Amino acid sequence: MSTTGQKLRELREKAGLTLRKAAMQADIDVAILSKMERGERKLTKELILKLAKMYNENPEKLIIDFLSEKVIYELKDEEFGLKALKVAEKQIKYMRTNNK
Amino acid sequence: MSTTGQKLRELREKAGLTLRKAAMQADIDVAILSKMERGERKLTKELILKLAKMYNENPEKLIIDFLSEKVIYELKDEEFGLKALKVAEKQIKYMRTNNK
DNA sequence: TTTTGTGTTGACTATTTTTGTCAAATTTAC
DNA sequence: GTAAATTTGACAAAAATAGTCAACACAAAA
Repeated sequence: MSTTGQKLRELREKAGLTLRKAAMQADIDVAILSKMERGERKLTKELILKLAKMYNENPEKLIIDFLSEKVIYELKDEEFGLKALKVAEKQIKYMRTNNK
Repeated sequence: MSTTGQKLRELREKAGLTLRKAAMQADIDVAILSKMERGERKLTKELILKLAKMYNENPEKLIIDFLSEKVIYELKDEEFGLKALKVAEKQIKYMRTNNK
């Protein structure tokens, strides 16, 4: 399984951009982008959207992976992680049908 | 839906403990426990376990609710929140069967 | 009406985590 | 070997989190 950072790196390379150029265009420090692509710093939703646009990529899949990584990070070592996911899912579905 | 904090308050009252006594026994400041029960400060897993023990309550349900609240907090306003949950679930299941 | 018990609030400090910046070091491609 | 590209680590700045304390509000009891 490749991480969101890794996917962003692949997309950047496919778009023919160097780290420097991409970082400059996205208006962040090159060191930070380097670390983000390698999972050493946390990604943000805003940056992912910006990069997706730069790379002409539909952001949906990237965002979904990004969010699920955050969830996994919180639950991976939790004995009741899966049960918690089920409860969260039910709750969110409920919130969606009953607007809020 | 009542929050984990609210449940902890109910359990404390059922156990006949005042805020001050419970906080003292759990070795935290009374202000913090007050705020945690009312959702003004974040709960921690460790404290929940300690309180559950003090109140003679099985901690499983409390922990599951606590974890799911954290997940919901991250995803509630996300368009792709539910999809992210599905991905996370699949991933965690995979991790469990293939031991990491 | 004063005292006592209980919970709440806000101001303040301390600590930890996150974020940003930069330059040097390393790696890669030519 | 040189130049371009990436990685690394040290450091500072800023933000988020956690802990401490005293004062406040309220109700019930004395």
